[in-house]
Amino acid sequence: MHPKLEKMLQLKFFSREGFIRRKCEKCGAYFWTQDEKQKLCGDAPCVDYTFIGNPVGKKMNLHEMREAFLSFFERHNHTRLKRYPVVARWRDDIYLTIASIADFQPHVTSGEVPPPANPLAISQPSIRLNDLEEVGKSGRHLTLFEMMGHHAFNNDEKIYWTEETVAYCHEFLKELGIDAITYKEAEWAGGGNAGACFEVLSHGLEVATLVFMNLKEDEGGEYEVKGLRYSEMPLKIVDTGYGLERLVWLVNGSKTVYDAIFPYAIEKIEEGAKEVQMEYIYAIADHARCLAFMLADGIVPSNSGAGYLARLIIRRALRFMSKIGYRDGLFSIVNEHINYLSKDFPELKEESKRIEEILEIETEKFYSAMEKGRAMVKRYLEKEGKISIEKLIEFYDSHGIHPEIVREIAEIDIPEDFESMVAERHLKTQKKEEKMERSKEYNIETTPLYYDDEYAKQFDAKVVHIEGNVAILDKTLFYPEGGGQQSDTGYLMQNGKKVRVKKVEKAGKAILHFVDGELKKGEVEGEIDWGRRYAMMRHHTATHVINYAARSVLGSHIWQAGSELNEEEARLDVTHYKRINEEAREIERIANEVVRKALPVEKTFMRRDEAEKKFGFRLYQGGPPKGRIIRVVNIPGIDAEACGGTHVNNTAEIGMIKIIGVERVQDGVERLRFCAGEKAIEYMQRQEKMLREIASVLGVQPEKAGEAVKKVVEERKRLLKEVEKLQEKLGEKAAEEFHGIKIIVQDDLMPSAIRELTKEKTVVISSSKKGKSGLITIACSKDLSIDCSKIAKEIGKMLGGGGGKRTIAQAGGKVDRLEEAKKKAIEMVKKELKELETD
RNA sequence: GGGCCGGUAGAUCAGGGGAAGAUCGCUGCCUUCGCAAGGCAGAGGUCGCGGGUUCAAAUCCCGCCCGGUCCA
Repeated sequence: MHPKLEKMLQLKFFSREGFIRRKCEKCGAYFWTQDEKQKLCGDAPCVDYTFIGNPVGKKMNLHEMREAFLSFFERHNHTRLKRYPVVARWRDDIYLTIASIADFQPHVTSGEVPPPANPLAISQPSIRLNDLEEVGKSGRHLTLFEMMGHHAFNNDEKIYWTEETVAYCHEFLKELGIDAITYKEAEWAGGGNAGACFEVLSHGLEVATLVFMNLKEDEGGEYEVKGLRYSEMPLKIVDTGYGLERLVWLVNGSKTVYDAIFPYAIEKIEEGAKEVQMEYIYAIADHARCLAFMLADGIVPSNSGAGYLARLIIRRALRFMSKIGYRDGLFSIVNEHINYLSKDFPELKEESKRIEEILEIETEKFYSAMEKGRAMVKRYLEKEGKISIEKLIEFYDSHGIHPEIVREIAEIDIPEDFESMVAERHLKTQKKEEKMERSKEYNIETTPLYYDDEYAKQFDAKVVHIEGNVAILDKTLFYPEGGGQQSDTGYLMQNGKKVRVKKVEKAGKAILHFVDGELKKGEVEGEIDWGRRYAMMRHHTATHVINYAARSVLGSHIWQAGSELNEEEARLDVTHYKRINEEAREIERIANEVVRKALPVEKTFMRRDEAEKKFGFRLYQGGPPKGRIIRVVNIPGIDAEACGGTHVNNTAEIGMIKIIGVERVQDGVERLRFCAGEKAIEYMQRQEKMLREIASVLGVQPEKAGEAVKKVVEERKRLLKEVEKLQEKLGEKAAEEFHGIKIIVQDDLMPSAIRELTKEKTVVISSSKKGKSGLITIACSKDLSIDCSKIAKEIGKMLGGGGGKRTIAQAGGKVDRLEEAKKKAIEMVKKELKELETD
């Protein structure tokens, strides 16, 4: 450890309280203890748990412990904060909230944005899937745990630092009656920050980590922590994490953490299980609790993205459930958690109906995948006889068939390092990429004018930089591509010369105009294509309205998963767990209601924390923007989003919204395509025209078109059958008796007719022309020992090529010798038949 | 966001350049007092869509669409 960091940990508090500093005889770590006889650091693996069977301190459950923590810090001037969602909507680097400090990264910890309160205390449900395989097995790993933290952000104002932090911690633990507390010195790093820390241990269990975060990542920094370089930052952050479940475990002294925190769920699973295997029961109980939060916070299971993590947990739980033969559905267990936790997290209960539906759908998907998988393995086994390791990996990787499922069917050995073998398969393919074009950085700042007045069409500016066909101005009205909105087009005028602007892009703080023609540095006038811009403004505001409408029809789990809009149409991808069909009409109806209400569209620049306070994380539909100040587009009472796009001033300007299609982008993500205003009218007119054209071809009223098409298709089918039958009859008539065998020479026979005709003692020769190429088919019934393929090959030489099977063969090629070839084929057939007879 | 696998009858799938198949289900008949089962007969397919290669493509190549799955 860097000496400066180490020095930070030598506290007056320790000398005052009679602690002594020791070096662990096993691992060499320094630690502080009040026990003169203590020789080991008190952490695993140096010492064992000593509290199992010997509970420490006051017995409490989850609720009591959480309350004890939060009220203790409230008493000590901290503000109590509500939990944040387990889906980290405000971050683009992680899907899930992994710690209490994650709530305040990156903008609070960087100093850009003030914390919501200072100091503060929170109990943050956090999800970590790193040690997924250990859950249930180890007795201590959980997918979801609550990290209780008291945080202080010392900037200009000093709140508190090392001394107070440890004193608070010690006093709190003492109040719980927890003894034998050891403070182990260590380093901590994560999320671009680092610092020194204490691991707080009692009876072999780490119950908290007290981090003093005063470093930020910096390539040239003087500190090195866990392989990366850091330098000091002005902000000093107290980042503490107390494991709620760990503390409850410690004061209960049960065999595992699971027994301490959700005995009700374990009991329920045990009751419903055919075979009691605690490892699986624990894992199911854990996964179910994790799912309650994930699904309540709006994760929609999917085959990619954050949703995959939910599916992963669901499928593990289902697999374990079938292992122990649990008779009820997964929701029965999730619901136990919801009921137990709703006292502290009432929001879980509000979502329980949807959670149940999602789990039902996911369960069905899982079982159908399993059934398909089993059948596939069985078929493969029957054919190949054995299953190689590669095949085992392929089964899992491509079809989701877990090796344990394969083992139910075939005798196989599952290699120890199966998971890493799967990972390796992915590594091989990943190496190819890594060719990213880096856009050029310019040291120029263009002032955007398009936010000042979104209705401005013309402007004066100066060209400050020219590079090939790219012009950079000092200011511009041209909106650069971004936020799913395409760039403006238009003209730049200089000295009476008009130059077309084809595309506009942002590069750092500069805005690049891609032009057709030459410009010089200096004064320039600009004009944007207003029709295009206005259509996009309507489409952009319509996108927000559609988002609201979808949310009100489908539920609060609806989040934007992407959007794109241009002059002609817009599309919005939203998270939803099943296909959108009929609901699209209702979404369209509600969206148009918002249009008709003629609501104002407010666009304001706000401080990030204030915007979050006012509108919540719903703001971040298109992902979190960067910076301290964000632009909020708010349609009061409808929808508020952080958005940099151009919008109309009133929803009435949208005119109307027409949904023109619903597609599935991936599992769990639905795409709504729509257009607005003039474009919607144009769309409907095109549709109408198409329908009229169809109707006129059919010779019916447009209302009857559907019915008429149905009739036509059915009629076509019937006629085709009729032709086939007629061809058979025709063939029979054209048959020529030759030595007791029927020879049928008839052109343009359908393959099915040929088949019908060659039932017994028959040879069929049929030619057909298709453009420049022709084809002769020679077929005979099975009871003749003619070799049609030989004949086809022979006459094929005249045409182009030929071949086939003994009873059916074809030869084809140029049309001009078709007739000649046909005659030859007939001759050859007759010759063969003669030979047959003489044999 | 990336990799892998797939799309053939109502369902599950085989075939993998030269007549579109199996099993289950469906319809009718036989057998039965009736049902189940069995026997016989039959209906059901733009082989996902669009290009290309070829004398010939469900099959080979390319693009798209749809689905599954694993990983970040």
